[in-house]
Amino acid sequence: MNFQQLRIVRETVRQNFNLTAVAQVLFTSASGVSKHIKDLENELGVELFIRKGKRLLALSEPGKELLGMVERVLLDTSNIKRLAEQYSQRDEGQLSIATTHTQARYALPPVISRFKQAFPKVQLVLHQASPQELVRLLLNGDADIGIATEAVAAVDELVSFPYYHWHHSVIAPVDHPLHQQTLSLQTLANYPLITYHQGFTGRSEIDQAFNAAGLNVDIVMSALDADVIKTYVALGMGVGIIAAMAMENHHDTQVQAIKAPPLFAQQTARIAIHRGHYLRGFAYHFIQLCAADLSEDIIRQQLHPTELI
Amino acid sequence: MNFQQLRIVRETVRQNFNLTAVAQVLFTSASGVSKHIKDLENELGVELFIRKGKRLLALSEPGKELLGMVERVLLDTSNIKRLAEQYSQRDEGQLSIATTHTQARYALPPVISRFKQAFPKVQLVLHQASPQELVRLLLNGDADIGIATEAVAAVDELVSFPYYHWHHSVIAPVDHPLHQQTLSLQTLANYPLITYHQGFTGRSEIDQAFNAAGLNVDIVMSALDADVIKTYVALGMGVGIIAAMAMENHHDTQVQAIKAPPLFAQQTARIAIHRGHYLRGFAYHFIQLCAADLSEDIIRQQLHPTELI
DNA sequence: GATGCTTACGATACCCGTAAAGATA
DNA sequence: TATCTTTACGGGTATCGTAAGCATC
Repeated sequence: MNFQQLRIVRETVRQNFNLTAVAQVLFTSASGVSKHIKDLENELGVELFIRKGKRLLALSEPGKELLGMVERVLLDTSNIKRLAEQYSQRDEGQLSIATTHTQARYALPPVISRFKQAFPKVQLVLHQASPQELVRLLLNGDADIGIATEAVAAVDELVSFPYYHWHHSVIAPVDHPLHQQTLSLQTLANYPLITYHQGFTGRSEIDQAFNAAGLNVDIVMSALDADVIKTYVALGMGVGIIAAMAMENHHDTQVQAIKAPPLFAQQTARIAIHRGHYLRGFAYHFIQLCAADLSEDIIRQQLHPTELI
Repeated sequence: MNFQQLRIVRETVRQNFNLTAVAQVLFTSASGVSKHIKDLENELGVELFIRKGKRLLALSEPGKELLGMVERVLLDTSNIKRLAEQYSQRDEGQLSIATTHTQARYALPPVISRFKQAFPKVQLVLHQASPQELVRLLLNGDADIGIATEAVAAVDELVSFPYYHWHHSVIAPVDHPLHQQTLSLQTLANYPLITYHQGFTGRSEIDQAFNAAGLNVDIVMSALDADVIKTYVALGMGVGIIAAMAMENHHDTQVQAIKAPPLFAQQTARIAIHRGHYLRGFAYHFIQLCAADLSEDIIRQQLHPTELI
């Protein structure tokens, strides 16, 4: 048994049992992949995969049980490597952050610029992704930190902490009649609406609020990010509902937020980490730049619950 | 990085940084051990050991942190192997039980004979050991199950379950005057005593009881097991204090237990397992033969707390 | 016929152990 | 001096990739 064999087993599942794809992802040959799987199965005396002829179809029962252990081993070895980097190059290395457009565009810029000042040698990788993709990146170990409002709190394998709270704002062209009216869900429902895609930036909360009020709304368009939404609102296609911070500190001349108390429930952007993932020292600093009360100790306690010190 | 390197790191600590000993234990050459350590340190870019000249003295800071991860990796790989055996040879294999003399001699025989009937092909290895040694065997992965009254409950890395409760008995030669007296700590303290070694079979409870009563006692001899104690009690060297089950079902003609309510607090023999250690199916059966209410589900829950099913 | 898996085989790198030299107590 | 660690070096093995053959869709 060796690490390459374990990597291959894990990647075979991730690549839907296509060994050619596995070989490409792991930068090796298909023949080697094939042989490694055979060798491991021989050594363990168990068939890890269900086959149909030569093709692999799925994990066998023992294969399923094994996969969990394999993933733990590989998680630990990646932790070992990061731990070593932490000591060999304390303030150098890579920090990989997976986040949504909203956070990357409106919440993170000040954090990131302060972080870069503190750790100029750390290479920042910003994966922009959907909340679902972001979860996958964290679970695969391809990202150290995930930041999003959606999805992350519901995944057991992730630890997450509140980052900040925010509300949705309603925006309309500067000359729109809504600016003169008292804003309510009812009045809003009279206009065609433009807002986020399903699963993005609190969209579910918006739907729920209208549903609860028994209102049918006409969402003429949905987009991934506030910039796109603002563009189409400016064109007069409808009234926009976007995250409030997407309007702050911006001098949009064509559209304007409607001044009114929030119509939709408070949202919480969260910072998420894969349970058991070893974080470099500067990663803890990054998190503390986001939320000053999240100290390294507090995070570690949640991340590595079995550590007893 | 490979498994052999990790094994060597772990074993180096266990062998007090004597690489020659490491090589012997791992059945390889000292030169290989030396090179593997160098290679790993090079790859990680960190010195894992503190050296004085050529000799290794201790773990460095990163080495200490690394060790925990290394041990998890090796624990998981041994779990992988056992899991594979579980499927490839369901009712064959090895079950390694570490236990004290008292349990091996008086409590386990019926359990073991029933187990052997149920799993004739399983090779039973009975490590007889002191409670401290028993803990080490469990933590090293050299034993699957530990059974003892002492020590195991105090170790965080072990999960333990109550097996059965027992009391100490006072024994004396058949013609001893104590048989006619009312038994109390005071009367007992008038005689020279023979009992277990420190750290064995509830000895600490005995000391504590006399201390609490403000009594000074003359322990003329201490031994590891009840058989030895009984022998010297029969010779008239003193009054014995042994585990009650060491007198049951035995036709000792020269010594006899004194009929009286128990003088010392109740003791609990416990079944202990290393947290995270994968147990074969028959190991769960063994435990259930000891204590019928300890089902596989209940034990698994404690052993692998992170599993979410 | 296109894609995917396996076998054969040669080149390379890796791992191990012996022997000898160098450090340390 | 005895014990321990490291370096040098040779033999063996494992791993990898190319190429070709074969199965599957």
